[in-house]
Amino acid sequence: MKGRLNIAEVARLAGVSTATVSRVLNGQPLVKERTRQRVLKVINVTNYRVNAVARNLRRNRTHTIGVIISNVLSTFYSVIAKAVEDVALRNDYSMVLCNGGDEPDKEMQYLKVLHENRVDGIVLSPTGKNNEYLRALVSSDVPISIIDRQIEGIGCDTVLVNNREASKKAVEFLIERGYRRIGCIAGPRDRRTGLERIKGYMDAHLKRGIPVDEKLIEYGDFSLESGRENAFLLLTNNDIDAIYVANTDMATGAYQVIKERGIGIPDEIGFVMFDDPDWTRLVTPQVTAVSQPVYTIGSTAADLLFKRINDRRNYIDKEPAKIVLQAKLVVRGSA
Amino acid sequence: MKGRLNIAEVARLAGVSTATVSRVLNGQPLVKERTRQRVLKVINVTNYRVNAVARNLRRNRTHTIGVIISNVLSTFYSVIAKAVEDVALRNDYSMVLCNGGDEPDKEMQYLKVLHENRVDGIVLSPTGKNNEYLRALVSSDVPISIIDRQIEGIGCDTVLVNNREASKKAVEFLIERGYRRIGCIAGPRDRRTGLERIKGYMDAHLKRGIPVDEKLIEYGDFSLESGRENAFLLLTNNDIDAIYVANTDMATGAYQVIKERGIGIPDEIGFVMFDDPDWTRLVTPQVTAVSQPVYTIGSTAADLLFKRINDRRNYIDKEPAKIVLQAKLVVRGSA
DNA sequence: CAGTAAACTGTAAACGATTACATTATCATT
DNA sequence: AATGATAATGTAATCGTTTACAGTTTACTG
Repeated sequence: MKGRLNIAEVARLAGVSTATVSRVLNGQPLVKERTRQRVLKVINVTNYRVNAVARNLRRNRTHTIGVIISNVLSTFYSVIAKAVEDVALRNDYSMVLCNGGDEPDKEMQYLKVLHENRVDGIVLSPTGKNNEYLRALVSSDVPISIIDRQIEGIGCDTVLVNNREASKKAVEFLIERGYRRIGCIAGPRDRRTGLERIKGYMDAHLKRGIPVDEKLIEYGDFSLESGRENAFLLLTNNDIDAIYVANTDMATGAYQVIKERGIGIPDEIGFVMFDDPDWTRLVTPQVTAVSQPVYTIGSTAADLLFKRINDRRNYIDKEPAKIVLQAKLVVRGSA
Repeated sequence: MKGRLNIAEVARLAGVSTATVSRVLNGQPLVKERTRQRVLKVINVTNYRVNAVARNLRRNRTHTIGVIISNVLSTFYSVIAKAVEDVALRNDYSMVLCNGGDEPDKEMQYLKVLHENRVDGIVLSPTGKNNEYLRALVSSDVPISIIDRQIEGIGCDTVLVNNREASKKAVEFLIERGYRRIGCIAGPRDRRTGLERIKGYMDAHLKRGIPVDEKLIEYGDFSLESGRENAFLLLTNNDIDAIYVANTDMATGAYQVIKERGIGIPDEIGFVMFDDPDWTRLVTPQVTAVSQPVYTIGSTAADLLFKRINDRRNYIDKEPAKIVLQAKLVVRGSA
């Protein structure tokens, strides 16, 4: 293989022009069958593959979307990634996956990379700190679908979950069961999901006329480790009869601590969590949990994105969609 | 924004040539400070971002690697993905993630897409069915790092785990503890990991002089559902005193069934699994499991890849590396 | 101040495809 | 055989960069 293998080389070998090879590659009808066969043969023999970089440059389209999520390791986001990929595949698109890690700088960096690489669209679970750049992206015509957070004054389709109401229901359920001192391991106040779930916790108390004791709320960062630490704090300093944890990872940590201390669920302490990973059904008793339609969140966001991508003309300036999906409380034995 | 925003437009606005803008973009030293400032200002004001597609075409390098794994949803592969991404990031590379789903056709399709997009390298957990195409890729100079399976006659770096030995240790442990009729939920025989782990099961029996009863082995497909089905079969038709499951997902399913039937672990049945997901430490008793250095598998494969990418000259034709990492048995309370 | 080296900047040719437009082949019709 | 319509093919511009090379300033030396 001396001369590099490009469309010109294939054309030369087949004794035709580059235009004809291109037409064959793209399945255009205006090629005589005999010629087509000849070209295809050369392609097969040489193992030629079109250079998508050149094609993308010329076409001004990359057939690629970008996805920025916080963390592939969390079940929530890996399901989202899978959902988006499924939709992308169905649309003949590839996907570039980026772990934003909830760090604004990393998010910014990835946004720039995706922009530079001229992806045709982006699915984003945003930190909320790079809104100006997002605006610039949107106004330079890159459609963006946003997950899990609303960003004002920006023309992006948005897919949300009724975090606050679902959270409220979960805590109400605990109150109904007679629990009164409900410890809460909350997410960070500066993240929408964190904030909303805390508000739900308060809503429930308000509705039932039970005063909220601020000491029963500990704020974590959604990580397993912070779940452990805060469970430790709650169990040590307070006399609580139930514990409500605001996401999977912190719940995993908190559950570990409860187990390690040999505290009985639900006799000694009630346990309810937001999110519903596999293990909630493996432990005894099974865990009462708020289950989000995770896959649907991802696929819906991706569907909205492709509507804009495939229908650019009609969708430009179109009112952005805002879809709120419902999370539901699944009652099992832990409270 | 009328005229499109390219390097020529920036050059025009800054009153310089495209070459100069390019030099500024690439941080080359041969630009007078005053000119640099002028160009940077224009770039800032216009929000210009270099078109990486054009750049890649010209440079014949994409600064992107592809990763093909079976399934982002499985912890194993999402950790691999994270590891590879971390390494990529450290090398200033982006990553395209593909779910091969263990289907040869899908794998082939993705290999083609990655090839067409001229990724600079690929990390692959292969099905083993597309070896000819892999060979073609390698010979057209795309470095590939292979995970979890060895492919003969192909110049790829390979990262493996001592599946057979670790599996043997786990089963030996059961035998030592006095278990004699050890049911096994194995992986598919046509996948290397599946086969190796079964061989380990047999090795252990052989070593201890215990005959292998073929009826105690059920072959699944590594999915949760098949774990359930096969656990059901084993528990119904046989009189087993322990159960050994060959991966996370099947173990999850099998564990569910055992719990549902109210069978006591470890009194009524011993339970040991290959892989060590979070939940092994959440259930009571904690599960004895074979723990693989998953992150290291991914990062090692990626490191090898980047060695080749960054050092193309020296590595071409270099003897491919083969690294075997050690999985270890972690003894807890389930057997 | 001329001469020269060094620093800076510009021109234009790649990279590998697509595609508007021009050109040539084919074939039925008269 | 000439005509015209249509099908098939080719030519060359284009997408937005980078970079070899050439050309221009600048700064310094004697």
